[in-house]
Amino acid sequence: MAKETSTYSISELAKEFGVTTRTIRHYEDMQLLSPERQGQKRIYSTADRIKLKLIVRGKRIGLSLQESGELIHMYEPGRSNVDQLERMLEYIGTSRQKLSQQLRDISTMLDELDKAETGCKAELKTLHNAANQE
Amino acid sequence: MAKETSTYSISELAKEFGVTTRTIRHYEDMQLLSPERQGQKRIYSTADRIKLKLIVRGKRIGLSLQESGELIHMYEPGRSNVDQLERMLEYIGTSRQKLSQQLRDISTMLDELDKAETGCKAELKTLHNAANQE
DNA sequence: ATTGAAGTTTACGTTAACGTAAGTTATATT
DNA sequence: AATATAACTTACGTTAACGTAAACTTCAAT
Repeated sequence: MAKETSTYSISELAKEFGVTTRTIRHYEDMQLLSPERQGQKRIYSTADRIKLKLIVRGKRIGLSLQESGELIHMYEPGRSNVDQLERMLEYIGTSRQKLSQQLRDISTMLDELDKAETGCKAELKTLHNAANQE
Repeated sequence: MAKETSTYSISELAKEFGVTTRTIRHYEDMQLLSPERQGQKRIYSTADRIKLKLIVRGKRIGLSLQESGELIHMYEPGRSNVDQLERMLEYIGTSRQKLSQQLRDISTMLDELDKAETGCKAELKTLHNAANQE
């Protein structure tokens, strides 16, 4: 197994995830990323890349940067004492509840879209027939 | 079947959906609602209530008011010409794609939460054993 | 008659999540 | 050596989605 030693420039990551470099720097300002430096230049590790991936995914489902930050924090090392771990379990629990609610909401919406689509198509057929009959 | 004739005051809806009256008025400013009036007072119909429900649900899954507005607009009457209907079908399609992506994202996150939880519990057990052994 | 509760309008304030611009530095290429 | 490219910092600007405050109006109850 080869060790993952790849690094990325800010623009590489920006391109890969479809965001601007400004956005990535912003995430650093918000403490969600903390890349190494070579002089002034930011050097992103594969770990950084994964964090960014989490953030972007989080955004797609409507998480705030704060929330993504908390999730990311969970995946970090683990100077874990019992207290920490228990709070983490609690956090995981409430996160799961929120996400489950979202799943339900989305399913409902998809159902409604299906209905709307069906109705829509029916109407189109009606109009179509009417047109062919005139 | 009794006709639905119920109406609601702004504070009733606010309480039901856990938002402020300011928020509801804001949705009106944004053209998402347009309740009747009795003098100055806003009178909300069951249709208005459903719209509000859609908005609130939309918010939970990270939709902007704009997006919720577009969805709501879809459910409205239907002075529907072919063109309208076809654009609507298209909109339904892209909406479904986004929602499906969200479903995947959320499933992934739930999976990761499961893993995190498992790891967390394992660690707790370890610590627990260590404590009982000293 | 007055007080209180719920409603209204107007308007400025706030937070999150970047956008945008200006000026600087470093590296590589012609 | 000059220029282009990618990076950097600093800082002000912008949009969405309300919050908050101030100053009415209505209506019912004391």
